[in-house]
Amino acid sequence: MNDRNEVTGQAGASKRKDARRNQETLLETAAAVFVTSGVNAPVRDIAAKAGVGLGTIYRHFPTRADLIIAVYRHQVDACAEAGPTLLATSPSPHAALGQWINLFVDFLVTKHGLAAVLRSDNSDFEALHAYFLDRLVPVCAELLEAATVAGEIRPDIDAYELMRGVGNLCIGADSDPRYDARHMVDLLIAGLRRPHH
Amino acid sequence: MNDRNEVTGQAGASKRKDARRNQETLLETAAAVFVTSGVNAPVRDIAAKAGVGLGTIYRHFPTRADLIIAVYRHQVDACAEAGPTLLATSPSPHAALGQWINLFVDFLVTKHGLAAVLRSDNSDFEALHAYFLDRLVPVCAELLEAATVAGEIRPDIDAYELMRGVGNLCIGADSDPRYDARHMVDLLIAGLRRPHH
DNA sequence: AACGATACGGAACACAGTTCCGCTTTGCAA
DNA sequence: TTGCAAAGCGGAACTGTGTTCCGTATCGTT
Repeated sequence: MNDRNEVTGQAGASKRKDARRNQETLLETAAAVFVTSGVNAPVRDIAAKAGVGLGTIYRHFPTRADLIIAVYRHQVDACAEAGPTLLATSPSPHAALGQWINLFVDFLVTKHGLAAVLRSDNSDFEALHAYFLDRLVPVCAELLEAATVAGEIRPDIDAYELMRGVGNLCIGADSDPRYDARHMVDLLIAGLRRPHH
Repeated sequence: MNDRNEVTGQAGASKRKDARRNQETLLETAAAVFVTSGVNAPVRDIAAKAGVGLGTIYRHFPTRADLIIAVYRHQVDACAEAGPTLLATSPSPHAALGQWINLFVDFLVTKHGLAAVLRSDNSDFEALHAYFLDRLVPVCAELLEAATVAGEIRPDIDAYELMRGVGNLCIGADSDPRYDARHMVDLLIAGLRRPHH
């Protein structure tokens, strides 16, 4: 019903047929290139592989960040939606939180360079930041709240900060065999626990 | 007695007078520019502010990373040397570890963009990585070992991984008022504690 | 003073993102 | 079917940044 076509992507039903097809091709090609060459693959490479000109790619996705958002939108949404589900099906809020964070970490770690670009201070990626955070922070906050109410974790944890921290820990997790982001994230989550006794 | 002049910097006593003076000027200027414009300031800016040509800067510091190393070398060394001291003067190894990590975090957080560049997957910065890690990982390992022996922390913590994790958590700590790296690092360090029962 | 080694400056190159605009294709309407 | 304005396309060109190269200037030694 909604066929918007803003920066955040998504093919609508309102544009010319060839334009729609190009957008789809671009999305698929970009996804493929991101897998093999990482999220920082040159725009030219993607354009070339997709068989379109640079102008085309920039018309559909005004900036690299928009392309990245479009490519990963579904997965981010899926992660966000998994939050409430996990909360409902897990034995405890803390367990749900842990599993959800694992989901997020798995996502980030498998996308070469995504975590790094998420943290890039380059203002071009502001839209990327915003999308991830808008979508995931509320979910994280919900899980955190539940765990806090259940008395399982310290009460002073900020969802935004935690997402940032977890995202940061995932930077460079690929491309460095000696660094296991999951391990560090586990430690961080362990640190969330209320000092008990 | 040692007047080496490798990539890692340091004015020796063997070069021409003007060369030595330029190197010193460059170091001072770079330090100043890094403070105001961050570690990613364009090389040209530094050259201009120092009143030298690009060739000069590149002769003295073959790559940006070398310049950064040279500028922060003293501080990194100081941090490394503080490790044993803290271990000797702190009430417990775990306390020493915490203080030492704080030192490191304070250092990183006050250098705009340093943490990010430390983690940049750009191979140009390999030398930077290497220097930081070579210098700090052994110290961290020593503190970790002491804390482990004292039974204060989990036994399976790798110094390299921990340094990486802490460094990562510091990325973007400046330029984002909502994110407090120190807070996240504290959580991580708390997560190190041996789960007691 | 002369001269070779050393160092200097900055033009030029490589490479990335992004903009711009003349040309092509599409789809509607006559 | 044909004509044509709007929509879309391609890629040359521009910007900004790291880095290289080399003709020229400076140093310090003889």
